[in-house]
Amino acid sequence: MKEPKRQKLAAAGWTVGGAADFLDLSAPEAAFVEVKLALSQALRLLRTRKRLTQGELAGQLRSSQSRVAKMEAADTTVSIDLLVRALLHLGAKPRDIAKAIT
Amino acid sequence: MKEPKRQKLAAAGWTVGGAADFLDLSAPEAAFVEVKLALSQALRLLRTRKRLTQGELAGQLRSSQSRVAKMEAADTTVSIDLLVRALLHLGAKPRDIAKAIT
DNA sequence: AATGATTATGTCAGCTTGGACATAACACAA
DNA sequence: TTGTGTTATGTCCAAGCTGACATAATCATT
Repeated sequence: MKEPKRQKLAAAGWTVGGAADFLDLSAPEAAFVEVKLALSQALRLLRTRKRLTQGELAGQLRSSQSRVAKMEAADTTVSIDLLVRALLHLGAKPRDIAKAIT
Repeated sequence: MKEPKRQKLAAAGWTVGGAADFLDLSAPEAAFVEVKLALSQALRLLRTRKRLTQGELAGQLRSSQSRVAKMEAADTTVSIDLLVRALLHLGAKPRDIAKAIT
């Protein structure tokens, strides 16, 4: 977002922009959450396409429903490793992971 | 690899194939190490292109030379999170990460 | 070969993440 | 509304990861 527009909206009492602006992240950190968000969204998409509940997927992953929920919410306690593993277990190929990130 | 060929080579005393064959990994696990290896290689490439030593990079990342060495070796104690963070700190964009994985 | 620079490997205390559980919140049909 | 299925959130502690250090191994230059 261009700065003038941001100031205008900020003046109206809004905090504008993505997670980077709000949490005041450095560029690399912002890119990191961007990647994580992309993967979490890909996971939810793949799961719902297969018409699985979070609980069912958790069973396949030998994990728990609550953790799957956190994966899809890109919770801070969830690593990219876990997201990648989950995607691969759902049949995604490395190429699909790459596609999701792009 | 096709099984006949593998048997032939195995008979000659060789252990043939990638990490998956050797460590007897499931398909998702094999794909996981594949992704990790791709990222570790991308890291070394990016670092050497910038003519940085492992120690210098470690300084920028507030880590240690030994850990950077492990990152580039795709050591089991290194997470994909750490690799991604390192790449992003070196200026890689999410798109570059995707490219490396593909 | 000897020196200096860089990279590799082993270990460990401390921090982070994972699975599990409980429970709340939501969606939607009866 | 009440019930049923699904998803979200908070907490615990065990398992896994991280930075740091020591030291070994490589490599390049002389």
